[in-house]
Amino acid sequence: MALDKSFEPHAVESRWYARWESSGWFAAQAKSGAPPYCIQLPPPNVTGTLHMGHAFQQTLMDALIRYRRMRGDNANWVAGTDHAGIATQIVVERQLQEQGKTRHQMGATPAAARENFVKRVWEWKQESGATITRQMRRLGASCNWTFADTEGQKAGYFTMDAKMSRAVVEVFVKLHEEGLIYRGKRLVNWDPQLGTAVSDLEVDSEEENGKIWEIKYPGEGFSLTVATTRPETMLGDVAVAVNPKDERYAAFVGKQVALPLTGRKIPVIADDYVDSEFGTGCVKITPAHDFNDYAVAQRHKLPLIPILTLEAKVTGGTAYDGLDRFAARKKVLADLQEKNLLVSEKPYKLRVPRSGRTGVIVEPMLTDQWFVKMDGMAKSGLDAVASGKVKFFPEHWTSTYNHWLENIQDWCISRQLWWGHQIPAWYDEEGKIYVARTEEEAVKKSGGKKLKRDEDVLDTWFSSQLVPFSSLGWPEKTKDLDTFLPSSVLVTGFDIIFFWVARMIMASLHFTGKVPFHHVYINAIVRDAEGQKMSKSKGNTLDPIDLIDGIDFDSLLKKSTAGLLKADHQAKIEKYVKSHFPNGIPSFGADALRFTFASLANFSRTLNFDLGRCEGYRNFCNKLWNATRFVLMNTEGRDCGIDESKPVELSAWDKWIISTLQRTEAEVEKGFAEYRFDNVAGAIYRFVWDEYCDWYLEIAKEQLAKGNEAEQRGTRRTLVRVLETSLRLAHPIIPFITEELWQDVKALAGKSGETIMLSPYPKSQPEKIDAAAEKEIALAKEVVNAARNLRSELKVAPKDRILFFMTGQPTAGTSISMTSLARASELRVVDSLPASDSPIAVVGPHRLMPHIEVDPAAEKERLKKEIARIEGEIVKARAKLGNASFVDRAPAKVVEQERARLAGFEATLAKLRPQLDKLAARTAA
RNA sequence: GGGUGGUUAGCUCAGCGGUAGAGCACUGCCUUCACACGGCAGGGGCCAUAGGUUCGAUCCCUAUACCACCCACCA
Repeated sequence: MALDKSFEPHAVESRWYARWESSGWFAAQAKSGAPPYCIQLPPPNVTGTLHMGHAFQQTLMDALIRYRRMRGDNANWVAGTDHAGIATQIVVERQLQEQGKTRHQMGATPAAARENFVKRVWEWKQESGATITRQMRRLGASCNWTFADTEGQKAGYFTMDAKMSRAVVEVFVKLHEEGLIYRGKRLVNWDPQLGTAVSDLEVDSEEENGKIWEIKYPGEGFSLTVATTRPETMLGDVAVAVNPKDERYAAFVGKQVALPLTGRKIPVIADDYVDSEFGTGCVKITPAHDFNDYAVAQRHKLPLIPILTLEAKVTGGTAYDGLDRFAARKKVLADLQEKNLLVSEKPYKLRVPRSGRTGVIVEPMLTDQWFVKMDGMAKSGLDAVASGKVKFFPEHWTSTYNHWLENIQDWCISRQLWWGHQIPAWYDEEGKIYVARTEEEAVKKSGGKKLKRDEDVLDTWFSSQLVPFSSLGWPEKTKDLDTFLPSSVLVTGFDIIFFWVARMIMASLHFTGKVPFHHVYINAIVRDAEGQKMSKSKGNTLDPIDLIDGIDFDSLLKKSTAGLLKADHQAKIEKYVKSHFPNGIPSFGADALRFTFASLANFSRTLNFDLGRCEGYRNFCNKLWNATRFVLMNTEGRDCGIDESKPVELSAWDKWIISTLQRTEAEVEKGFAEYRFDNVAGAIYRFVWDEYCDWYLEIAKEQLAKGNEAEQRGTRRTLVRVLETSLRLAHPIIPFITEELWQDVKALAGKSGETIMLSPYPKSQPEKIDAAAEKEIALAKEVVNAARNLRSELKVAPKDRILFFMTGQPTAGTSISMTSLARASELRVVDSLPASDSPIAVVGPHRLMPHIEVDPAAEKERLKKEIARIEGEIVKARAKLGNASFVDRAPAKVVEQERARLAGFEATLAKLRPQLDKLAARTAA
């Protein structure tokens, strides 16, 4: 079959993915004795779309899984999607909002509203749930889609499907039985917009410009001035605290002050928490709405006075009741001002805690919540990494992990949401708690009482942390659990080391006694080409699908600015798009995108995505395509010496490319073992382009044209075999193009099989490393390079063939490359070079001279420059060798190398100098 | 306040105790029968700064500067 002149990815990609999947080739190949290799996909949000971060990490996972599958491992890439409690609920609530509705208006009773809302979310999930898995398919991800696929949608598990939910309940009940889950009234981070508690991790504190106020609290015969950034919370103050060592205030400790605006009397207390140096040295204590104050109040047995409702409106029987917290602040300040109690107002930079999801300011709120005790599990989590059972790549992430676990707080797992796993706890009328797997079981436990179920749901991460074993069938004792737990490697971003990685390690150890995975590869964060974070508001996001398919400028602009209403913002984004993508984005294809990701996957923590490189790797795909085209043109229908029925003769160049291939294979193997995908991609790139295409194919042309039959067979066999192996070698990174080309090449190379993805992965064969051939070709390349350099400097037109004189007997490898690559009309071997003004190159044992008329003046200049360069090198080398301590202490090998270098330079110089003298004498005369 | 990573060619990044590398960009020549998404040749770097270890440092150590990011309760 004749190939097109250039590689067009589209048709190839869709055709092959469908074939791979429908053939069941992604499923784990349960061969007897094959070592298991398992990767758990970090389950994407079921209603999400693929972004660059996904595409990056999935490319790496796919490369690993394809590599191990080809190596014959029992490879299983377990996939699934996450119900993503808060995120998904927000999306659906926004849809309702557009219709002017809230979730509470979804039914006549609260229960009906909830039921209808949850139904609505399920519908949305059915609708949009396929998007991200479809996009993953575009990328070529060879997930085992039918594994743990209880919903029959070929998307793996869903964290809220029946099987996964059962594991969640089981874990909750067990932890409760063990006393590791408890319920209690605690101060928690509260998102007033969502109306739910969130965990510490879901709160982001950033420095913002705010104000700090000083307020006077009058006492009997004295007054204290406190500093605060949140004046409205004074309504809930229960004390003013000073440092016990602060002499300024020692006399007032134990006395009372009147809380302004309410007149309530509160004590002055002494506590170490107060820093005398900061502000006035007096701190108002609001235990119901501040974590520090809460701790102080506990120490001093002070009451808690909540003054905010769950919607963050003032309550508690003051004149401020019903005001929003920010409105209350304004009024409190105005009233203080009026009463002359406001001492000062200054600008102040403070860290504002905001909810990660909604961005609203989080309010510490005293509520009933469920918690998981973390200290014991944290200890085993630390041990697992310290003992090396779990290893981080790059290693330095270990300290981040350790630091968090060493300072871990109990985990608030209850969320006041409707979308998620409802907590399996029931209450009787007295409020007694019954935790059970089912309502029947709870009723039984209670002795037949009428019970009401806890309305809260669990934090999404509570179910995600179980994935490594729940996806394998736990709590059943399944064969899959035996085989695939621990999985081999987890590939994920550093941003979820705490949320997910650490919790999986703890949960897995606790419930299965095994670590969830052996290796954790922390991938870099994808940034734009300038190293800026990709974000919608900057307009610098890239859609991986656009990189695969291409997108024109107008569509890209429309997409980038869609939904952003502010005009100045829109202008900013337009500017960005115009300056970066004036012509839109061309179609690169999935292979090029994947190759780019692999090439940029070093151990640094950021990946600056460079379109230029993506284009370069698209060119690489095209190069591979055309190299194959060339090979097919020269081998199809001809004897490639595969059956070995006829004699086959291999040249030094043939042996050299085979030898180099072995080294490349070894490099690739090392790269995969170390998760250095950049090295894998680099090795493949250099071998295919620099060695195979730039050198070997060119030589092959000559060998095919001039060789005898056995030599031609040898060349054809080498061409085909090396190409076929290269395709297999590259398949894990660029699966589509390699599959397509392999179909045409396999038979010529004597291979069979339906698909490249199940063909064996190339393994370096040390016996095929041929040092002699490598040495011979290294010299041949040097001679060719010298000849090309001479031609270029002498401005010989590329098409012109010229005669070269050379001293020393050339090898066959050198001879053939001179007449082909250096376009010599003839390589004439002489004992001494003829007298000429022509420049001479010294290469190893040879001296090389083109037979050509040269301009003596120009040649003189060239010689002078060259001599100066060599003299410089000689000075450096002599100095080094003249240094006694270098000769004495440096390894003999290094000294020897230096001597050889010097000798080489001196020999060259000895040839060049007379040459220059001669020219100088002539031009002078 | 604590911690982590980075600083190498115009840009994005490799390298790493013993002659500085790649891709893109740039310059010159070439529409040569696989490929102009190409070929050949070339220009461009006191490897952030200052000390130290070493026969020898871009590489190891110690400081400093700058840039990122993470963690932390100073009102």
